[in-house]
Amino acid sequence: MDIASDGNTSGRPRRADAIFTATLELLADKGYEGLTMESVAIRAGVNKTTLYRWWKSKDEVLAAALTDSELLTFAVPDTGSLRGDLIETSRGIHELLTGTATAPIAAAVLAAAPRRPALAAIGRAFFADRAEREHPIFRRAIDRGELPEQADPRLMMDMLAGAIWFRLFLRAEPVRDADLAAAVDLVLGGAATG
Amino acid sequence: MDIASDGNTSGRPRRADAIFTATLELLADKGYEGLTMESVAIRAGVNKTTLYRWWKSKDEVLAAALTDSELLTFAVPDTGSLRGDLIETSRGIHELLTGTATAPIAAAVLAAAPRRPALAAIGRAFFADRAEREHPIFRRAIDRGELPEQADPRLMMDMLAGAIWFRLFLRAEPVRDADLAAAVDLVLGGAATG
Amino acid sequence: MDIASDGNTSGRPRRADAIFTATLELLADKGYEGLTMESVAIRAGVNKTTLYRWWKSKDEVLAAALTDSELLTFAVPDTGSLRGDLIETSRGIHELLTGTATAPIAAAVLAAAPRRPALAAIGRAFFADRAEREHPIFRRAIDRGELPEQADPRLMMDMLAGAIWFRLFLRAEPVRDADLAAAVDLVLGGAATG
Amino acid sequence: MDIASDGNTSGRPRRADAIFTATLELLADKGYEGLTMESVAIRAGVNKTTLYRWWKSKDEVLAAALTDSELLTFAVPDTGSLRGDLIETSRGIHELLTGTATAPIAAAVLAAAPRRPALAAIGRAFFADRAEREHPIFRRAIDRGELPEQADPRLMMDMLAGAIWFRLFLRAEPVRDADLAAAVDLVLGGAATG
DNA sequence: CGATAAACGAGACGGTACGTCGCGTCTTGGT
DNA sequence: ACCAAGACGCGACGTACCGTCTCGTTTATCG
Repeated sequence: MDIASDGNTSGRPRRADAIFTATLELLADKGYEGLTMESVAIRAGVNKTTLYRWWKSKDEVLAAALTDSELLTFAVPDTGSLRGDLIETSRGIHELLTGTATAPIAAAVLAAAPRRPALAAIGRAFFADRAEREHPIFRRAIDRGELPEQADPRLMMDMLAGAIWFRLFLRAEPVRDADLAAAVDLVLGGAATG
Repeated sequence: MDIASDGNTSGRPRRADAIFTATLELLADKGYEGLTMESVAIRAGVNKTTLYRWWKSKDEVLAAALTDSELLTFAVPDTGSLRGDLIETSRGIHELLTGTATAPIAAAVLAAAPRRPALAAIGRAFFADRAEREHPIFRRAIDRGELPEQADPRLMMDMLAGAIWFRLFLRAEPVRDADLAAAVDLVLGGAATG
Repeated sequence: MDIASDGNTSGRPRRADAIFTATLELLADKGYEGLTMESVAIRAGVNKTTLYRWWKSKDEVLAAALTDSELLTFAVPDTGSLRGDLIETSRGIHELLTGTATAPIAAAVLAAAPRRPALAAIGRAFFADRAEREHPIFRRAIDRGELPEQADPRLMMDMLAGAIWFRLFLRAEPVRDADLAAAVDLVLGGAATG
Repeated sequence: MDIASDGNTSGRPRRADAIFTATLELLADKGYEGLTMESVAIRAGVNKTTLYRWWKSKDEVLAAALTDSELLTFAVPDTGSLRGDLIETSRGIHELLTGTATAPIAAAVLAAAPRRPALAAIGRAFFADRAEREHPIFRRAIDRGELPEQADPRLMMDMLAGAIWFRLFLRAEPVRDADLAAAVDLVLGGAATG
């Protein structure tokens, strides 16, 4: 006498959880290419047809799985100084890009870039959300007088995140805490003399 | 045992040019996914076997095609000031990421990140080469007193390139000249007050 | 317990007519293979479940639709001579096998042969009924002295119907009135000399 | 130094025999509907792709299998009399339609009628070939004076074959030797009195 | 100038996954 | 009592590329 016995009141397949779990596990195990509708269906104990009934493509399944998961959550630091907050935030980004659970996801989403709308949208949504939540960091910094009113937090974050990604994935070099600090210092103090 | 016996002096298939052209055209037309060994073979008027005889995977074909091509060349500016040089360089990067001919390549290479060694290597080589060639920009800046001796050019470039990529592909927003200038100014002057 | 309370007095679904109409239309349009439970349900504005509640298979639906329809009715001729009656009857069979409305039905039913009991039963019933109704033709012929008492009407009809079917469907040749007459003459007069 | 080592000189797949065997066995076992490309491929130890490489549809596979096989061969009798030859021929037809090996084939081919060109063509070819080979029966009968010159052997055979088919598949009744003889007698002597 | 050996064209093949279709079953709620 | 809605498992469809294989044919230098 409950609302539904189908589990399907909410516009998701009955076994959505199994599907999402299977999806993320396979992504972690086999990478984006090894993530096939076929294998997701098998691992989730669900018929392929069911996947296609709900999502058009593997990207959409993956996007749904990510949206549903907690993997892309993060904490917004408050260390008392802008520099500390930015280093902490950079560390979080670094963790996201390298942690065993999240690295394959990040790689897939970042690689999704222009040809895979569903996944790219996930990336955009994630970063838009981040920006929103990171706002207090900059608000506080301005209040403290560490940043001028007209500072551009988004550009600062783009640079930090972009630099970390660049170093990790394009240069294929490790990124250490000192590197994060150097990056933050560059963003804050600039490279130019004087 | 000198020049070889086959006319194939340089360790490349006879119709290498046709293959490389086909590869790059298909990449431009259909994107990385639409670039298949099958289609390259057909378009190049070559048998699939020939492709596999020379390269292990589509990535290797693509890597060879890129290495062979002029598409990834770029000019190193000398405008008289570090700021001008960096803006000009950023503009070059932006062009590379958005130009009709190069955007699909860039997207493919950048997406190649961790799971596609052959392509990622192309990316690394390209950026290592860039760094090498961009060195004079920073040398001159130090000579002019615009940069301190201990400045970290690589980090500066990582930030600029990373920020542009981030804005274009993750935020899916256009990048204008003013944005490039703002980025350069941030790298040079820093965000912090005073 | 007289008329019932549901309008469903006769053991047929409420929208039986719509179902039967849809069934026969689809059969005519798409042929037997194109006739699917799915499409019948949609066209009849009925849920698939309803179909399965009443019939086990598409054959049974089709059988019911045919039984319900007037398509398989026919007139028994009385031309005054056995030859005339048989020619007329053959013409009716020919019409049944080739008419736009009936040909697909006939093809389906005739093809149903051994593996599709429900449909084959329709065929059997139809021909048993025919035999019954055609009886007077032969009765009259015997009375007129055109046929001996011990003639085998069923064999005669099997031959005529079989020959028409054979010519139409196996030889894929048209059957003209002259052919029908020739067939009747052969059945009546035999091929042998003298 | 032979012509080909591929076995594929003759425009047939390497494992054609296995495929044909599998096809006919499955047809016999499961009937026409149970005969799937998938199952043929598995039973023949061949990939589905290979089937589709050579034939467009299951009908074409089946047609090829039948053409290749000996199942549809038959003997032309010569008993010394037309009646004897026709009875013998009818017996052959009956055997074809009821024998364990051939009945499913016959059912499939006969049911193929209008919607399945490939199979229907097999039927037509078979009967055209039959007609050709049965010709001597009638030639001899004319020579013996049993048949007039202008007799229509094809119509006679259509009637005999059609009647047998009709009785077996539409009336679902057995056909005995006496029935065959009666049919032949009807064709030869006619039903009419005098 | 002809032998030789690498490179190549042709194309069949087994294989994995794709995305789709229709089947027949089931549950729930509404009338 | 019926049935509309619709999720689901299932089996098969026909297709696209993959990467491998065998075989006969260039081709172009080297002896």
